[in-house]
Amino acid sequence: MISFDDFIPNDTSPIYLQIILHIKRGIAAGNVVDGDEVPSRRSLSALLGVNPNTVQKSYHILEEEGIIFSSPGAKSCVTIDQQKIALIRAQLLGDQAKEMIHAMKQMRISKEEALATLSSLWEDIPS
Amino acid sequence: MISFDDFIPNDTSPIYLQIILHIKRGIAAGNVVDGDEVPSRRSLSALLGVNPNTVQKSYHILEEEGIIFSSPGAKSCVTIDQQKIALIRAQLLGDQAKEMIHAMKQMRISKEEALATLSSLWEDIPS
Amino acid sequence: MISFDDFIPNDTSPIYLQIILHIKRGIAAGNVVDGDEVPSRRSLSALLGVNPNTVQKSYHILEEEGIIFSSPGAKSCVTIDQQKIALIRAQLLGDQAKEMIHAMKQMRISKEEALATLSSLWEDIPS
Amino acid sequence: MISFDDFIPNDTSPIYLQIILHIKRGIAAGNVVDGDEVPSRRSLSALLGVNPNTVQKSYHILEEEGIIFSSPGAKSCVTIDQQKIALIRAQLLGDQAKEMIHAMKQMRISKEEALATLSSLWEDIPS
DNA sequence: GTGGTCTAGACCACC
DNA sequence: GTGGTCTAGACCACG
Repeated sequence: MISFDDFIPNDTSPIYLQIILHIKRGIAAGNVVDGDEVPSRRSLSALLGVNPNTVQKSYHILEEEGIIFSSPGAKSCVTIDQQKIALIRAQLLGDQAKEMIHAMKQMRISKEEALATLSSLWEDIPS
Repeated sequence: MISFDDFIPNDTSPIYLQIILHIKRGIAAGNVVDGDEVPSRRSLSALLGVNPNTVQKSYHILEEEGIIFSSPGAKSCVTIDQQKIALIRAQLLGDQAKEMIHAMKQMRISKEEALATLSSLWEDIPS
Repeated sequence: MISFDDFIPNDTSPIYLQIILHIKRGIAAGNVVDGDEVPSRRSLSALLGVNPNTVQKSYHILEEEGIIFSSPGAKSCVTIDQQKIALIRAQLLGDQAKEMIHAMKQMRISKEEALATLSSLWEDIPS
Repeated sequence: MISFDDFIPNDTSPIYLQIILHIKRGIAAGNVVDGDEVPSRRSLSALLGVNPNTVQKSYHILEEEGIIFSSPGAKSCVTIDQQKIALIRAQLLGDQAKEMIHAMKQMRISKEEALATLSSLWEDIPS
C-alpha cells in the first residue's frame, strides 16, 4: 500500500496533480506491485484533509493513463508491470534532474556547487 | 536588461509565479544590477505570448517585495543591493535542492544515483 | 435576502462600486439583519448581467470592511449590528446630501429651488 | 471665464468626465456667455494637476457635443445660446435630483428627513 | 451548487 | 510609448 505520510502539499500546483505525482513516485519507488490496492477515496481524502472529489479526480486521471483500475463496489488497485514501473521511474527522475539543472544554469550556479549543495542537504530532508 | 530567451513555461504552475521566479533567478545569476530596467508589461507579455495583466501581476508582487520599482508613465527598474542578491540566491538554491532531494527520497533513489544522473545530464541542458 | 430589483447601473462609476453601494443602502434601509444571506456570486452576476468576478470583487471588499462573511463552499452572509447600520446610514446620507449641495452650488441653484425640485420630483421616482 | 477653483476631483469617475461635468455646471450657472473663452489646455492641466491629454480629451468631447468650438491657433470658445443653457441646466438639475431621490428611497429615507438633511448641511458646503 | 484564483482584453491617466 | 484598473471567462477546491 502506498504511504502518504510524507505527502507535503504546496499551494502553487493543483492538489489533484500533486496527488497523482505522489502516487507515481510511490510506484517508481517500488512500493507497490501489480494488483496492490490504493487507498479508498474516502480514507485518503480524510488523511490528506482534502475533498473526496479532489481525490476522485486524481484517481480518474490515473485510470485514464492505465495506471490504476477501478470496478464498482470493489477496491481500486494498481495495474502495472515492471516495465511500466521502470519507464515511470526514468521519466520522473529525468524530469526532476532536468528541472534542477535548468534552474541552476539560470542562476549561473556551477555543476560543482549544485552537487555540493545537494550532497550537504541530503541528510537534512526526512525520508 | 534581463533576458527571457531561456524562459520555458510549464503549465503546472501559474505563469505569474514562473515570471517572478525567472526574474529572481536572473538576479541571483548577477545578470541584473541596481537601477536596471525591466521589460515593459506590454513588451514582455508580447514576448511570452501572455496577457499584459499577467505580467502586471508579477511586477506588482515584485514591487511589494521591494525588488522592483514602478511609477506611472515611466519605465520600471530593479532596486536591489548585493546583500539582497545573496539572500535571494541562497533561498532559491536551497529550495530547489530540497525539492529535488524530497522527490528522490519519495522515489527511493539513492544519493549516488541522484548525483550521477544530474552529472550525466548536466551538459545536455542548454544554458 | 437583499433585493436587486431596483438596481440601476450607470456607466460613469465602476460596477463593483455600484454593487457595494447598493448593498450598503439596503443595509441602511434595514432590509438586512445580521446573519442574512447575500446572493451567490453566480446568481447575482446572472441577474445583473455582469461577470461573476465583478461581484466577487465587491464581496471581497465588503468582507474586508467586516460587513459580510464568506467561506469556501458555503453561502456568504451579512455580519452586522445595529450600531454599524446606523453608522453606514449616517455616512451614506451625509455623503449624498453633500454631493447634491456641491452640484447645486456649482450651478448657482438656490437652496429653495433645489428643495422645491426634489420635492416635486419625489413621487415620480419609483421605490 | 469658467472658474475651476471649486473643482474637487473624486477617484471613482474618470477625470475627463469630471472636467466635462464641471464645465457644463459652470455653463448652467450662467458663468459664461456665448463666445466666452475656455482655459487653454496647458493652463487648465497645470491648474488641475492633470495631464494635458486628459484636458484635451474633455474638450474634444465637448466639441463633438457642440458646446465649445476650437480653431487651430486660436483660443477655444464656448458656442452656446440661452436656450441651450436652459436645457443643460434643467438636465443636470433633474438628473442630480433624481439620483438623490433614488438613493434616499433605496435607504428608505423619508422625504422629510432628506429635505431636512439637505437644509441643515446647506451652509456647511463652500460655494 | 458554493467561494476563490488565474488569465485575458480593453480602457484610463501619464511621460 | 509607460504603468494601473475594470470587466470578462475558465478553472480549481469545497459542501
